[in-house]
Amino acid sequence: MKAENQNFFEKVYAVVRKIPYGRVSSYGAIAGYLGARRSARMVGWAMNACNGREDVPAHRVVNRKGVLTGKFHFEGTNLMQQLLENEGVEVRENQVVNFSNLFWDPSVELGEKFAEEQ
DNA sequence: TCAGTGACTGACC
DNA sequence: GGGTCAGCCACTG
Repeated sequence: MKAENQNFFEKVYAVVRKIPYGRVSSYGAIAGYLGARRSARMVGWAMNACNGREDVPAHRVVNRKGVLTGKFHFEGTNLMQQLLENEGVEVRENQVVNFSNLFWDPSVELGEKFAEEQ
């Protein structure tokens, strides 16, 4: 019963899936892209719900500072970092190096047209 | 039903 | 310039 009504969650998943290889995004960016900038926590909640889904590259989603705050929620403490490094993303001290350069903004890449909200 | 928590963010002091 | 506080929504106990 908590797998269909995830309107907001599904939107989050859709955006996260669109994150290109070797790129990373932030919770706030996704939330803001969905028209819920203040609901960045919900994005993290969605990530928690999609933790078991390989279709959703949750490891590509980090906080605004580029820190892998959710790495502890992965099976292995280094799994998130391993996945990112596997994609060519350098991670140091649980933080993405060149985060500003690797940052992927959905509102810019996908365009606001995809966001039907407001 | 009510209250607390949570993978965040922005604003204020 | 750095730390602290409040807000937001959804889910669990």
